[in-house]
Amino acid sequence: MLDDRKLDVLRAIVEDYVNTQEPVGSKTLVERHRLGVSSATVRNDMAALEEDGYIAQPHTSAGRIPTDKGYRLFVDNLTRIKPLSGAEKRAIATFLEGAVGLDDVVHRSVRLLAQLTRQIAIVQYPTLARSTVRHVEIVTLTDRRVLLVIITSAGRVEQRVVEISGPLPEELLADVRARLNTSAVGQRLADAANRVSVLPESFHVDDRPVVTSLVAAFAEAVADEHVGERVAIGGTANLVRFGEDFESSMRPLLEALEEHVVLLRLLGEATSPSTVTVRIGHEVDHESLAAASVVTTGYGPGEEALATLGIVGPIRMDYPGSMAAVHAVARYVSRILSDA
Amino acid sequence: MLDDRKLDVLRAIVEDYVNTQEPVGSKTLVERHRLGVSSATVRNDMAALEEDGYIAQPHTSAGRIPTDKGYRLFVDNLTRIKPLSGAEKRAIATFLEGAVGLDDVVHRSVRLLAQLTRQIAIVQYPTLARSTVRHVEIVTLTDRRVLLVIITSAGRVEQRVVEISGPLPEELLADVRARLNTSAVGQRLADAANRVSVLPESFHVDDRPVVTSLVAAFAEAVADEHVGERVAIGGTANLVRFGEDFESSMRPLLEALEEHVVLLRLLGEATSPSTVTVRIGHEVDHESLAAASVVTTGYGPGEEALATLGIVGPIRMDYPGSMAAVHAVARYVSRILSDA
DNA sequence: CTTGGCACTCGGATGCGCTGAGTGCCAGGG
DNA sequence: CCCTGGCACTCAGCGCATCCGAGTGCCAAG
Repeated sequence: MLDDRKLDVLRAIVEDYVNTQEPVGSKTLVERHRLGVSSATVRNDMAALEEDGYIAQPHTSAGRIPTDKGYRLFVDNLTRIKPLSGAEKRAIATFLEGAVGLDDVVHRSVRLLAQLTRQIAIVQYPTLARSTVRHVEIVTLTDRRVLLVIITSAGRVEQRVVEISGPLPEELLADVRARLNTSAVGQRLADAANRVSVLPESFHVDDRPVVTSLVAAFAEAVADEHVGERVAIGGTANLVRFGEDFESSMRPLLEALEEHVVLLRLLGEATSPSTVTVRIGHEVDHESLAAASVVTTGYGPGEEALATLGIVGPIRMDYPGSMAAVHAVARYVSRILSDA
Repeated sequence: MLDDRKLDVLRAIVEDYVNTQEPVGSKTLVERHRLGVSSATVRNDMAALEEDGYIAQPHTSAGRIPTDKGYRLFVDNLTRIKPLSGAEKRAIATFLEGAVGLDDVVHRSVRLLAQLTRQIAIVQYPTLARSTVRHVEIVTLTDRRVLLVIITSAGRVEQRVVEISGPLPEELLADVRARLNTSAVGQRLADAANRVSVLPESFHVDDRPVVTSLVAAFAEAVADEHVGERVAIGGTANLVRFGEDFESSMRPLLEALEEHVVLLRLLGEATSPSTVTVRIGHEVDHESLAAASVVTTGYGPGEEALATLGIVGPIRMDYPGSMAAVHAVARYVSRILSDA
């Protein structure tokens, strides 16, 4: 059904359309690409491609534009991730190298991705659930308030102010701190919460209320999805290049992008750092983003993915380029994280 | 020169223009407002106002729109901050009440401000420089790496990974931790850095390198402006309502908003929580924002302002409403912070 | 000083015809 | 059987002329 030349034509259409943003006709196509056949032949191929739903005409007597299905075929079969230039690689390396702390790494990654792809970039903070506890600290603030600080293996610091029923003597504090650490350090967060939950029993009856509050706060800090799954977003300026009709298309998009819950759904399940996921148009399960595509991949120290990062852009985007950038940034960030 | 009626006319023009976004003419003006005079009279007043530079016509035979100078007069003399509705007040209170930790407070404030004003909201994190040290913690990560955590009075946690030349024995660590805390706790950050800087001398010669690294990291964490002055931004979705011509006006605006340095300049010097600062059009000292206005105020526990928050919007904005919202949110945030 | 009246301006909406890129189809040739 | 040049047809976008009405400035009378 689809011989090689038809696939070539489809590829040419996608590439041209992504460049020019305009429907591409048979004549301009043969002019710009060395297809080796006449425009009439291309027209026939186009008719076939349209028949099969890979391309469409916005209106009669206009050029063709790729459909979602067409892009899908293009991404799956007609392109390999194109390697970044040396300059780009160096830019990534030096830009990320200077990062201080997890927050900084995430923010730099977002800006980097946005600049490289000229799309909207989204980076999820390393998920708490998969990382382990590195240290637990308790700090007295006032008589009735202590600050609980949890440091995770991803370098992330989670903090909670805890109200307690009465003053916490120094010795008890030291004891609780020590036991919390013995139980929790090295454990995955979920496991740590479990192990810690039995701690109050081992304390003197008088001390249990305080310890219980602390343990509860620990569990809450560790379990809380909303706090636990944060995302950074950047490159919103690039949004302007997306839509010409903007009351209809940009508004909901911008609104969606402010909802971090939506962003998390967009990023989806973390995949291994070596695979790049592409969702095109309707494949993105969010109505107001039906006119957008999402390119994501997982990242994290080692091979397992702690979190996801990626970009959102118009369906007509440079997929090979975006995929390459996402892939590269994920790799560099992963490396930085495993160093830290 | 400007009698009361002329001022009434100016006020009416500003209000109408803000509502309708269209140049307002003499006839529609007398229809919509009870000015008690005929359109011809209003026309004469308008001519006078234009003469003095408070209003202008986009083109001959069109209505008038306020100039920056006109808005300035309006804001200064023709309006008082209008009180928020009870419902709005309650919304603010409940929305901010549920916040957990400083990060959460800041993020909630941004969203709240954006929703209330339907503009772009900016909230600066409490500046480190003005807050004091509450606690310093040192955590061993590996033989050659420790994590330095500084908790400030504003509830903010600053962290730095420090490379050290060799392993740090437990007793030394405890000693350093204790002395760091004695020197720094309760001090303003800048002072703390100074006092801490002499610490290495009091240690045994062998231990000094390690202590010096830690002290340096402390100073860096405290001094670093870029890390120290962070801002959160939200409500970018409202940007769509700003400009009809958007390649020219929105693009630079969005770009400026991504530059946190620019945002900090926009927010400007923190003012007392009781005064609301309004900068209109050209008064905003950033070229790409010449078509925007900024409404800001300071906030912080107690009377002194730790940081600034505010909104950015089109010059034609509802100043009384925006000022009220900014004022109210700042007050509530301040209260929350002094509780925490 | 205010007001009704009047002539004038001009941006924006409406309507119309032309143009050219693009299409589908067909008959002839390798 | 597939490719190709040719041809008639379509139609979005443009340039241009026209019209409309909100808005203005000015003036003479109250």
